[in-house]
Amino acid sequence: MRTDTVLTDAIAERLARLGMECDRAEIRLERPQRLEHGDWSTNIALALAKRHGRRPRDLASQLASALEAEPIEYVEQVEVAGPGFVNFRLNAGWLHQVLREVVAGGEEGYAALDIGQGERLQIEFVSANPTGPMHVGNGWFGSYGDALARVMGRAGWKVQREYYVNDTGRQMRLLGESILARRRREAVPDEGYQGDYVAELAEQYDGPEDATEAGRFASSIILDDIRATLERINIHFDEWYSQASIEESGQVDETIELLREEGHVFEDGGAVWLRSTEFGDSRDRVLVRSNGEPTYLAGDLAYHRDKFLVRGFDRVIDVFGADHHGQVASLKAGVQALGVSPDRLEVRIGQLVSLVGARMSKRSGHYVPLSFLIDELGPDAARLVTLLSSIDQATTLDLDALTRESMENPVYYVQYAHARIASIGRVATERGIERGPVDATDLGLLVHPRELDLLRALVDLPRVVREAAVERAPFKVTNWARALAGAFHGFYHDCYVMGEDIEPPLTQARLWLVEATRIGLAIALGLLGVGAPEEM
RNA sequence: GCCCUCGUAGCUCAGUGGAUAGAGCACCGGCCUCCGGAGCCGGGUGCGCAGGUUCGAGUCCUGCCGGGGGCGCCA
Repeated sequence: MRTDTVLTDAIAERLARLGMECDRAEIRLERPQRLEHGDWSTNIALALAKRHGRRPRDLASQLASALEAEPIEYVEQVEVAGPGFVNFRLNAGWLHQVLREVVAGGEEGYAALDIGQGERLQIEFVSANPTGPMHVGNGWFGSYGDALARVMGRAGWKVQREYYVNDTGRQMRLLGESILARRRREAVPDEGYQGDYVAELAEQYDGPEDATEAGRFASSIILDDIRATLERINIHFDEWYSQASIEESGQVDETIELLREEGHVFEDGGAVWLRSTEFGDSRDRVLVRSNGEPTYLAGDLAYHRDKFLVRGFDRVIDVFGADHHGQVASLKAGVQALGVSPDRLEVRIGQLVSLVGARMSKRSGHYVPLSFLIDELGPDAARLVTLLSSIDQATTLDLDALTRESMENPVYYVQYAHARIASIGRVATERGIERGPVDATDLGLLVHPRELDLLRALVDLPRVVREAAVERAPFKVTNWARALAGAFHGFYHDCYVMGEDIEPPLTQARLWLVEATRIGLAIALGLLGVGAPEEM
C-alpha cells in the first residue's frame, strides 16, 4: 500500500478514537518543501481546531501522541511544528520500497494513472487557418496541446488529437485572390496575404482564374508544410478535420434545423439568430446572414455537434489563443442549446506569446516562422520553450536571448542526465559488471543524502502526473524532470556507482537506483515529447 | 465604456488558504588522478498600490494603477 494511504488511514483512525471524526478527504497529506518539516505533513489539526473549539497546537499534540503510541510502518518520528502541523519523519525503508515500485512499474506502468477512467477525450489544438506557414505562436500552443494529450493519456483518458482545418469561406477566397493578384503581378487585396510564400505559391499555380480554386490549391500546399513543420517538433494529429466537409455534408443546415426545432432560433432583419443569451451569452448571435450564408459560429456549432453527438466524445478540450476568447461564450451557449452539458466542453485559453521586437500577425508579413525557431534552437529545445511555464500567463520571448542561450535550455540538463545514465550502462558492460535481480539486491545500502534525494524525487511523479492532468498543466512535468535531473547530477557527482572503493553490493544497489532514475526521466521526457538520448 | 486575463528577484518564470516565497538565466567565487565539467558547491532587502475576509493571504473579495486580449450579419 502507498505510504500516504497508510498514513491517512492511521490519522483517520486516531482522530475517530479521539472523538474527532472527519471525512477522509479532509485529511491532506503533503510532501513539505523543506526536509526539516519531515517527509510527509498534514494540516488536519489546523483545519479541525476551529470546529472543535480547540487550540491547533494542542489538538496537533494530542494527535501526534496518539500516532506515536502504536508503530506505523516506516514512521520513525511524529512531531508538531509551526502553527499546528503534524509532521512525519520516515526511515529510508519507505524510499527503498518506492524504488521497487518504480522498477516494477517500469516506463509503461510507473505513474500511469486511471483517473480518466477511459473517458473518450478529444483535444483540438493549433487549428490555424491554412493560409500561411506556422508561426511561433502556433508552435507554442501546439507543444502545449500535444504534451497535454500525452499527460491525459497517461492519466487514464483515451485521447484523440485533432486539427480543425478551416478550408472554406472568406479566408480561402482571400488567399485565392492574393495568389491570383500575385500571378497577375498586381498588388494583393487590402486584407489579403502579403508574405513571400504567396508569391512562391503564385508561381506554382497554373489553374484557372478562380479565387476558390486558387485558394484550395494554395491551402493544400500550405497544409502539407504545416504538417511537416509540426512533425519536426514531434506533433502528430490523429485527425485533420475539414470545415468544408462539414459544410458539404449538410451538417450545418441540420444543426440549424435542430436548434430551430428546439426553439432556440429566431429571425430578425432577414437573418437567423441563435438565442444564445438564454445560455449565458452576453448577446444573441447570427447563425445565417441575411444573404443566406451561414456564419463561422454556425459551422463551429455543427462541428461541435459532430464531436459530441456524432463521434461521441465524452469530453472535448479546445485550445484557443486569447485572441479567440471572445467566441467562447457563444460556442458554449450553442453547444448547450444542442443539449450537450456545457461542462463536457472545456476551452483552454492560452495567453498570447509576444516576441521582443516582432509582433506575430500572420498578415503583416513580419511574423516569426516556427521553422525558424526550430532551425535556431533544434526541435527539442524549441518544443520545450513552451513547456517551461503555464499558458495562463502571457509570456515574452526574447528571440535573441533564446538563440544565444540555446545551450542553456533546461532540456539539455535533463537529457544530459539521461545520457549519463546510458553512459554508466556502457561502462558497466565494458567492465563486465551485471545488474542482478532487484529482489537479490540490498537496497538498504542506499543511505547517502544524494541517494535519498533522488528517491524522494521519484516518489512525487504520480502526484505530478495527476496534477498536470487535472490542472491541464503539462509544464509541471517539466519542473519535475528538472528536479529529478538535478538530484541525479548531484548523486552522480558524489556517489560513484562503480570504482575501487565501492563494494559490489553497493554497486548493485546504485545500479538499481540509476535504473529507477532512467525510468523516471524516460517517462517525463516522453510526456513532454522530447527525446531521451543515449549520448549527446 | 463593458468583459476576460496577467502584474512575484536585473531577466524568464514556479508557488490553486499554511511553516523561513523558490528555480533557471545573468553576475561573482570555488571544484576534474576515478562512471561524460552540457556537471557539482557557495553567494538574494523581490509578491504593482490600498483596503477587506481569515487563527493564517503571493494565493480569496473590493477598488485603483499598469500590460495583453476580446466586445461584427469577420474568421
